Amino acid sequence: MSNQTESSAEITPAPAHEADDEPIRSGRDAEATRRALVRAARRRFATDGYRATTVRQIAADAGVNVALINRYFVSKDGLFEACMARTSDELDTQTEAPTRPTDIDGVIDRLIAHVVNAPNGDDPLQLLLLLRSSGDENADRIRRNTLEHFTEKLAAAAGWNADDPTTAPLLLRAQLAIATMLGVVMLRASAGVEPVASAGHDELAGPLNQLFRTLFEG
Amino acid sequence: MSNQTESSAEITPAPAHEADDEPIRSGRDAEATRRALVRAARRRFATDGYRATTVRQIAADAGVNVALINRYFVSKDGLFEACMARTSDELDTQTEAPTRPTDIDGVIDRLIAHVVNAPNGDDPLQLLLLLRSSGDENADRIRRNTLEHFTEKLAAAAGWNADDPTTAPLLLRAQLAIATMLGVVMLRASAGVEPVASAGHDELAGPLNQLFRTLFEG
DNA sequence: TCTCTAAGTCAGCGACTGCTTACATACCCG
DNA sequence: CGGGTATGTAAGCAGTCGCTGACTTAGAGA
Repeated sequence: MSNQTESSAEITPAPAHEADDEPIRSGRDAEATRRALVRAARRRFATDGYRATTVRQIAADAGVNVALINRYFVSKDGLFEACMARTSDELDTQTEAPTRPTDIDGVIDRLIAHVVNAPNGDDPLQLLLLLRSSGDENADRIRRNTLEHFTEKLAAAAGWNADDPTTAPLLLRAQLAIATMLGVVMLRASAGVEPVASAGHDELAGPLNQLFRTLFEG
Repeated sequence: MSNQTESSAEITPAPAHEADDEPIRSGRDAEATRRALVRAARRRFATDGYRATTVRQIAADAGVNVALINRYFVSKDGLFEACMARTSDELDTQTEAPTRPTDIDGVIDRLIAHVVNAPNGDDPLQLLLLLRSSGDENADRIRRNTLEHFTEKLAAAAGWNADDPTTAPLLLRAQLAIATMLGVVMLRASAGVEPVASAGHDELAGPLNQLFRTLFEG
């Protein structure tokens, strides 16, 4: 690799211009443009990281002029913040409160599904956005809040109660589960380490189930 | 954050010019200079990532002229590769073969120690170097090899045998343990998420021990 | 049809990037 | 002491970065 002339696609081969559900971008629609930018940015930021992603790449992926990033999101940081906020929202709605107060089984199943294949159409790589930092204070705050909120939801499903100090250890255990989840996604996607990289749902579900169950019930 | 004028210290406040064991850099010592550069670079790369780290930062941290990076390591990529190789070596010697073929207890203890406080003087953050990519093919190969070698060592301690296919699942389980380890370090150091961020050895050792034991013996 | 505004385009600035080149200095050996 | 080489320094080049301001164009309301 000579100089910093890597141009594009450090790890991933470029998202092929977005083949999502968005109906052909025709004409002038500010809201659609914003959405296209966020979608392209999330992918890039999650896979390549903040600094390695250039606004020109994002704009190209979204099929949009570069200057519009600054028009709609003020700055690259602003766009990153929007991405973080959206990931936060999605994670919140996807992990809606379990039907029963302590329905750890269903939650564990959903966790595993998240690692192997995200419930929405998108890949688990999006989760890695939670580990990326832009150095922007506000975005970092959103990220931390998201992770802590996720922790509490998970812990609650396992019986954690904010008013009952004896259940406090469940918080830490929930975070260990999250750490495992994120670690596995990292090893699979980012590092491509075998054999976990090419392991399917069936191979992963067993050990992960056992692991999570021990964490919450053992 | 205006423009890209962040100069230095995105996440970390700068390593304060290295207060390590290295005896005062006096005069001209190529080997010492090389070591100083690698030490400073490892810290930066591990905490801030490859792209966010500039060669000028590294040189300043090491108290050395920027041009020497190119003299001794050819390029920024070359320096990164040297960092990766050194991390690979350290991890290899630190996790030397257990006394007995299947001495999983001792290995688990060492894993936990790695997460909370690395055995050598350096912080666990160094582990994150294993998750960083520069886009350089060679460095990525070293990284993948290191992780897979680490996997096999860990699995071997749990009874894995390359010649016995029935022990193959232990490889995957060892990698789940590694994923957990890396994930916890991420959450603690990089994201600073509570409560795991400020949890001490005693609070973490229990659940982690239980988790690893389940993974290998359950 | 005309007009006004929102949406999108374009060229380029200043800052910073990794790296090179030409030069200065300290150390070793005869 | 005097060269010769290894080590370190200073200045700057070419390229990329995020971002800006002036511009054009599409589309809805009168």
